[in-house]
Amino acid sequence: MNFASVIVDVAAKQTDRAFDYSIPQQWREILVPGMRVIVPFGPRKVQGFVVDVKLETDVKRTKPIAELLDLTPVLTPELLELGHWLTEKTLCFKISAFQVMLPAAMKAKYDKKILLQPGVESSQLHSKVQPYFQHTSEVMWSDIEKSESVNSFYRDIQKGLLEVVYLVKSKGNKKTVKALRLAQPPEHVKQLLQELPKQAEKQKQVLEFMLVQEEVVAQRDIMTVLNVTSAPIKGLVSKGLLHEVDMEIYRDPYANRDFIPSKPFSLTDEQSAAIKPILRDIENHEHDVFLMYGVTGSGKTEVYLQSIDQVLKQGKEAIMLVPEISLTPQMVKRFKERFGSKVAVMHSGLSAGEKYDEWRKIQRKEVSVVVGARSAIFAPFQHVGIIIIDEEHETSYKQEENPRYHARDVAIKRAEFHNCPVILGSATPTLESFARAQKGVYKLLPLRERMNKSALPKVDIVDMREELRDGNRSMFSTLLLEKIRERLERREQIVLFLNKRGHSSFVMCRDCGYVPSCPHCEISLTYHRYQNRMKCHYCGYEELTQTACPECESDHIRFFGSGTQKVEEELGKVLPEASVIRMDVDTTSRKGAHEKLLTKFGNGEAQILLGTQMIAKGLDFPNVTLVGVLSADTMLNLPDFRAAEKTFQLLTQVSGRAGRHHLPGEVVIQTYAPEHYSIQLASQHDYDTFYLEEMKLRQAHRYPPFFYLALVTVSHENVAKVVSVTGKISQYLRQKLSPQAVILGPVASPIAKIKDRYRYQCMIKYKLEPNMIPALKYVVNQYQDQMQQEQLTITIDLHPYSMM
DNA sequence: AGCACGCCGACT
DNA sequence: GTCGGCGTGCTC
Repeated sequence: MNFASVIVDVAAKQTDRAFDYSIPQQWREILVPGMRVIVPFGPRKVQGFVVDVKLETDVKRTKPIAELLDLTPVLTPELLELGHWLTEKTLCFKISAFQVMLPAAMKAKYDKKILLQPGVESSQLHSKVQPYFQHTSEVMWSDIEKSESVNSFYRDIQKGLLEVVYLVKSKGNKKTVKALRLAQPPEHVKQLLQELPKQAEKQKQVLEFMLVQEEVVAQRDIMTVLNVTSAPIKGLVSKGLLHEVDMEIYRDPYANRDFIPSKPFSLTDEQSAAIKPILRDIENHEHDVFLMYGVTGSGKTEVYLQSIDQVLKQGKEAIMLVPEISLTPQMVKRFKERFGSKVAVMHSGLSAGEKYDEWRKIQRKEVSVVVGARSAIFAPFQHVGIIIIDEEHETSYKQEENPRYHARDVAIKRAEFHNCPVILGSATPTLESFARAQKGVYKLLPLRERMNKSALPKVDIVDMREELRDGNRSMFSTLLLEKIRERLERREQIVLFLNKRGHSSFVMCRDCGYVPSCPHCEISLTYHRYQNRMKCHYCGYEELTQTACPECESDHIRFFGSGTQKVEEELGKVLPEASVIRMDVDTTSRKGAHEKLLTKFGNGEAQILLGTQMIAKGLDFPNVTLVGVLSADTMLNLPDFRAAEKTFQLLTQVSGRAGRHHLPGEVVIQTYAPEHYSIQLASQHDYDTFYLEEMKLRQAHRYPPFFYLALVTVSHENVAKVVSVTGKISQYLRQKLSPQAVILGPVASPIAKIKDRYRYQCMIKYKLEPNMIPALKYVVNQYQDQMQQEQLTITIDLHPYSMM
C-alpha cells in the first residue's frame, strides 16, 4: 500500500478527520491500520493513528510518514470501528476516542528544542541568546519559553542561525533489564568453555549456568543465583561468548503474593438456573444481555467465575468490570485464586507504567482474563467470550469527561461484535436496566436467596428529629449507641457509614448565617481540621479558618455537618474504650493504605470501621454484626432526579455488609426523613416495590427510563454571555426537535460557578429524535469560533449521569 | 491545538 | 520605515 489515512493527535474540530500520507518504501509491507505513527503536520510533528491504507489518494501533495511507532497494531480492526462508533455516540473527536482506548502511558508527549545550525558560531547570535549556547549546541524550548529573551530567539530562528526541532516521545515505554544470551551455538560454547584459562573460575560457572538455562537470562538473576559480580559476565561479553540484550519485564503489582488456587464451588439450584442460559450462549456463540439481579450474598461472583471458566475452556477471553471503589484486594484475590496468572488487573491505583504493562500482557495474549475498572472495557482482546459488569448501577461506569461514554453501552457494542453474552450484575439494578429486563430486551436472571440462607439483616430506622426533640444533640442516636455498646461487649465488629456527599463539614456564623464560600466557585468551603484551613473541593482554593465572622464580626462561628474526622472525635468522647479505624480520602490517599487499613480491621485490630462511600462496597468481614448509617438522607437532597435511586442503592449496599456469615446482622439507619419511600423500602429490602414507586415518578416527570436525556452545559467568565448563548441554543433546539421533546433551559447549573466561570445548561428530555445528534453537532459548529477565541465552552453529555 | 501569514497602530 | 499586536486560515 502506498498511502495511509491518519487521524492526528490534534483535538479540534478542523482536524477531526483523516489526513493522507505516503508510506515510505520500507514500511509499505508492514504498515496496517491500528498502528501509531509520527507524521509531519504543518511545521511540527505529531503522533497519529493509521485508520486506513490505500493505493491511491486524492490529495495532491502528500508528506511521508516520519516514524513507525508500533510493529503490531495497538488497535484491532474491531477497536478502530468501535472508536468511530464512540465518536458518533458521544460527539467526541476521533483522536479522543482512540486515545481513551489505550493506556495513558502511550499518549504522546511533545517537546521542542532549538539547535545551533551547523557552521554557525555562537558569536553570530543575538547577545541575549549567546549565553545559552556557550557550552552546548542545543537548548530546550521549555528553558527559554518564559524568559525575556524569547523574542531574540525568534529573530535568530528567522535569520536561519537557529533551527527549531519538534520532538515527539511516546513515553511510559517498556521497562527493560539487561539480560544475556549465548552468542554462539551451545556445542560451540561447550568447546570454548574448555579453552578458558584456569583462573577464569567464575566465567566458567556463568557459562555452564547459561548452557542449562532458557535462552535469555536477566543479568540480575545470574548474579544472585551464582553469587558473582558483573565482572565475569562482562568478561564473557567482551570475549564474544555472551550477547547483551534488553529483556522486557513487567512491573507486577501483585508479585510476591501467594494465591492459593481455588476450585469452583458447587452451585445452588438458583445459581445453576441462572448460569444455564449464560452457558448456552457461550456454547452457541450467541449474544444476549443478562441482568443478574441478585441480593447481596447471593453468590453472583461464583456465577461469574464459572461462566468465565467456560469461556476460557473455549480458548476465548473474558472482560470483567468492577467499580473502581470495589476493586479491592479481596476481589482481585478471588480472581487470581481461580485463574492464576491468566489474569490482568487494571485500576487507577496502578502507576502509568504498571497499567501499560498489564495492557501489554493483554495485547501479547499472555492473559485471557482482565479484571478492571471502566476503561478495561477496551481491553485489546480479539476473541472476547464474555463481558461482565458487576455492580451495574455504579455511577463510575460513566466517564465524566470526553468521551463521555458509559461502559455498559460499550460492553454491549463489543459483545454484539463478538457474539457473546454480557452479564450485568446488581442487587439494586438501575431503573433503566431493570425496565429493559421487564420488557424482555435484557434477560432477567434472579438470585433471590442468600447462599447460606441467612436472613437479610434487621433494619431499624431512627428519626433524628425525634432524637433532637428528646434533647440528644449528638450525631449518634440512643438506639445506635446502645447497639454499639452491645457489640463492643461481645467483641463483635461495627461498621459506621457516613455519607459525606451533600453538606460535608462547612462553617456557619450562628449570628448572621454567613457561610464562607469559594470566591471562584459557587460552593461552600469545606473545613479541614488537620491544617485548620477551609478548602474548595472544586478548584483547590484554600484559606485559613476564620475565628470571627467577616460579615458581622461575631465570634459565634460554628462547624456544621460532620466529616469523618469529627465523627471519630465524638466517638472517642462517648466511647473512649472503642478502637476505631477511619477510612476516607485523607487516610487512604497513600498507595496501599486502603488495603492496609482493611487488613487491620479484618484482623480484629479495631472494633469500629468508620468511613465514607468507599466502605460501602464489596467488603466482607464475618465478625461485623452491626452497620450504622449516620445520616441516610444527605444524598436525598441533591438536585438530581436519581437521588432516591442512589439513596436506595447505597442503603441496600451498606446493609449488605452486616451479618453475611453465621452471626446475624443488624442495621441502624439514622435519618431526618424516615418516611421517605427510598429509606423505608431499603430497610425492608424491597427492591421490587421501590422500582414500581420510582417508575411512577419517572414517568410523571418524564425522566429516564421513559425519556432519554441530553445535557448541554455552557460556561464562560461572563454571566450575560452564558445566559444568552444557552438561551439561543435552547431556542434553536426547540425549533429543530419535535414537539414531543421537552427542552428545559436555560437554567443555572447546580454548581453555577466553577473556577470563575459561570455555568448554565439546557436539558433535553426526548424519546425519538432522529434530529438530535445533527442538531447538537450544528450547535457546536455554530459556536466553534467563539469557543476558540473567547474561551467559551460547550459540553454535551448524552445520557448524563450527573447533572452537575 | 499550534503556527504562519498578514494587516494595522506606535515606536527607534 | 520597523516592531509587534492578534484576527484568519491551514495543516495530508
